[in-house]
Amino acid sequence: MASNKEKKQQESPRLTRDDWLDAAFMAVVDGGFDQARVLVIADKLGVTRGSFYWHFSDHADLITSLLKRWEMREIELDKRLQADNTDDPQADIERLLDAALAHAGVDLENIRFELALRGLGRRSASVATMLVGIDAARMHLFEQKFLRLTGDEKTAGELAVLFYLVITGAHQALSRPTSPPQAKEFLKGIIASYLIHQQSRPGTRP
Amino acid sequence: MASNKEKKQQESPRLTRDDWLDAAFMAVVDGGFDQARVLVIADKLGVTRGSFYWHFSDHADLITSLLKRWEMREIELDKRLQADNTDDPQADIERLLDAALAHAGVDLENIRFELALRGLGRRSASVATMLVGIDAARMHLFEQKFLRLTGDEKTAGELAVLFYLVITGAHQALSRPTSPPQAKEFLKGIIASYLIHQQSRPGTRP
DNA sequence: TTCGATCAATACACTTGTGTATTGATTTAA
DNA sequence: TTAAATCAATACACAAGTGTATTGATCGAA
Repeated sequence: MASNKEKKQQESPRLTRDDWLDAAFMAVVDGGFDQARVLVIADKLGVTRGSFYWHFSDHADLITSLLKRWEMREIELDKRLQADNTDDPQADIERLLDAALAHAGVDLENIRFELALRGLGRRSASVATMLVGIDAARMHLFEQKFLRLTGDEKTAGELAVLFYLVITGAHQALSRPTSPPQAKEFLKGIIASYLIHQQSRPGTRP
Repeated sequence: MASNKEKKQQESPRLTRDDWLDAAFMAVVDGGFDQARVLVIADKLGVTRGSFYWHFSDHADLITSLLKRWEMREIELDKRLQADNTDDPQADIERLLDAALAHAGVDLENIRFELALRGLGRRSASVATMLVGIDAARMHLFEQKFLRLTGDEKTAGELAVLFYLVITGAHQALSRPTSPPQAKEFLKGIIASYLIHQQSRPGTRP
């Protein structure tokens, strides 16, 4: 078996820094950060490491760039979701749930990347700090959404915590290679039923 | 800096296979399976690799033994929890929640090990299969407990799913080095309030 | 067209990790 | 006490990974 240098090579023989980041992202998705080695990624891109050390100063440069890019995109996503409010708070949270599980359409890759990232955060203080920031932003987002639904700050806070836990758990469940395609809809149904539909604003109850 | 060969050495200069498994366990807890290297563990134990290759045939032997030991202990724990029924199903589930978060007292180590294991399961088919088995057993346990609480199979199944998701999410949250000590009680309170106390058997409602 | 800038390949030195074979030291039991 | 069994150290070969320095190829603009 030769190295898999088919796709990228013939369409654009020269690589950009972003091409390397994309390949590194997929390497993390497949094998975690420990498996995102320069040599392996180079082979996957169909080049030697000579290219890598032109685009990056060293391996740490690759990883930190990858993390920064992920963080920026997460912050962007958070902004979009923050602004995504209609006059139907229940539907808003359902879309939020959808985004949290489907993760803006890119699905499994992002979920697996984030799980690997949380693994890294368990042994890197700087990564842990970044994740704390991202989680705080998400938590704030959840609280706002649930406040519009329930009208009560305490309940909204508790539901936001539950929502966070449930989403994180669902990520684990959905990240398995054996996870069936309908699993996402199944989980969404249960989560929506217990955490969203049962929790409408007191005055709005039928 | 010399290698840290203080504790174990003076109290028992000869090592057993289990000593190596314990050290490997801690290595996984600290750095994941990719960091559980023979050389590193040997150094942590204060010996050279000469000892390792007497107790184990190779690195794979160490890992598979570690996984089998974990699996056996999980099955044992499942049996104990299965038999832990009183006439108060609500209290039973609260103890279950306690066990799931405190993980039989060993706490953080087990949680972090399992998270690392799930990471490994994302790239090893055999590990994934093992985890599917463990999860199925846990799911069955949850369903039984909730059936005793609600008396309704459908509701019990849904609550079991939610319970599984929430527990898994809580493991992520609690696995952080920065997670405060009171976090566990905080999460337990919210989970119990929404998933256990609100869901009593219809005929039993006050 | 040609010349500098950009990107990739190659060769080298170094580190870290595995695994084997052999030797050495300590228990344990006869 | 001695001899075998048990455990650990050492030395070697090998593979895989990083990083540097140099050379080679190709693209773009003057």
